[in-house]
Amino acid sequence: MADTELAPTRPGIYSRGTETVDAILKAAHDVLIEEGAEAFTVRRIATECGLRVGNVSYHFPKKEMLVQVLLDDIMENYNTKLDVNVRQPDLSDEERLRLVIVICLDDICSKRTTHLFTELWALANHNDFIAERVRGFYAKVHDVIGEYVQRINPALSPDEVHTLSLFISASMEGTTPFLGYKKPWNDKMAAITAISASWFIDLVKSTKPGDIADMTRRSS
Amino acid sequence: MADTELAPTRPGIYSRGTETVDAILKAAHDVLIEEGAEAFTVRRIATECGLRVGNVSYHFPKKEMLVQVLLDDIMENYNTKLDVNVRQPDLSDEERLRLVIVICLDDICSKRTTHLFTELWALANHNDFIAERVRGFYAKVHDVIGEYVQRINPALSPDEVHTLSLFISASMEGTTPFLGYKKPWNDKMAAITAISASWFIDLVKSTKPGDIADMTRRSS
DNA sequence: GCAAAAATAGGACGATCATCAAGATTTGGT
DNA sequence: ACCAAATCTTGATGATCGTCCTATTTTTGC
Repeated sequence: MADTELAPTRPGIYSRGTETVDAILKAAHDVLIEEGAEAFTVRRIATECGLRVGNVSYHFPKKEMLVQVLLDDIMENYNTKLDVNVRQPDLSDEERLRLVIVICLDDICSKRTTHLFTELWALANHNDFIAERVRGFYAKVHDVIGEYVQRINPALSPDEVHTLSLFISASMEGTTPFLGYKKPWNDKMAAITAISASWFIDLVKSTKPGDIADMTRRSS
Repeated sequence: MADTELAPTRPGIYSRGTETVDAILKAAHDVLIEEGAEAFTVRRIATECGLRVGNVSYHFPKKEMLVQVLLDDIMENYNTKLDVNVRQPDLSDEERLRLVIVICLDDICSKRTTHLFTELWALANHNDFIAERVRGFYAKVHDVIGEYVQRINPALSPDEVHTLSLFISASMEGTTPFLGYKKPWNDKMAAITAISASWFIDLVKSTKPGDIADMTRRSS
């Protein structure tokens, strides 16, 4: 198991308890997205789900526990959603990569993702637990993208596949603060999505083994 | 003047006062970057610059004033740095665009920028003043990029130039949470920078008028 | 049904927050 | 040198934070 360091376990033994824990987690999730990390207090969360402060403190004796359980919940949710949406049959590898790109950019436009990930990126600066979970999530995203990159262009080395996946993923995530939910250039997201789907696939197809190393060497 | 809404003025009349205000702003800047928005308290800032809480409160009666003056300071600083670095003589438009890309990605790797902008993106979710200043800053970045895009490919319409600039800028900013200062894939920044400089310029040169509209129409 | 365990209510704790008020000190113009 | 204004110290304000403690109520195992 290797749970030596981090093993936030979900409290709640009786059914009433687990229901309450669910309510607390949902409330915490909503407060974080609707009002931001600043408003993310035990009291605000308790109010949000109609509980008393002491009761929330009973289920999560330390606030950090709540943060960790919540984050695990959220990340697991994103991972399964990604899996479910991508594993469509009857699609070519190219169509699958296009689908991943469209799904990611579409998701970025949701209020949930726009707010959540900007908060997480900031929190990750000074919270190792959050940093590690965010890293793990994106590692999985890169793997999913990399799987199709490799199939579309089998000549590429694993390292080249990873670099390309990283580049595509970072480029997409970068739209969050500009073209995300209610962001200044949100109206341009359709065009950016179309460009991304088309150009990233072109990039994957046209990159030849050694290209990245050549470019890196030349520009250093 | 139309200063009805936002006109944060820098306090401090006597030279001693201005020095103190400078010290407060520097301390506030450092606290935000080194310890994040969570630690951004008047008390912490006062300690950082060896002042008493009441004195900081004297110069900035409301914390929001401090935030606004600080942010204006920071954004002005970034804008002038961008101008100074880009306005190099004896360079072709293509070399200038390459320079902007390299400068931006290099800057993203600094602790200051990596931490600062992730914090600002999060704060912008629920603080209109910050959201507006961040928007204004990136609008300027897009203009700088757009100027060279237009010159490299004069056939493109202003809207196409803007979309391309937005795409390039967003792609670069997206590297912040992944390849920025002490981020998980920071060691890949050299390769990503090389890819970006080369690929974005290729895109600008190869895009034909109508291409973006065609792709957008086809994918809707 | 009954005892034990779990869940909840309600209040209190000390710590820290932004802000303020009043007095002491320093500064700049004259 | 003097005075008013600017600056700084000091202490206190009420609000809010996370956490804890003790009853009280609800649920579960038997």
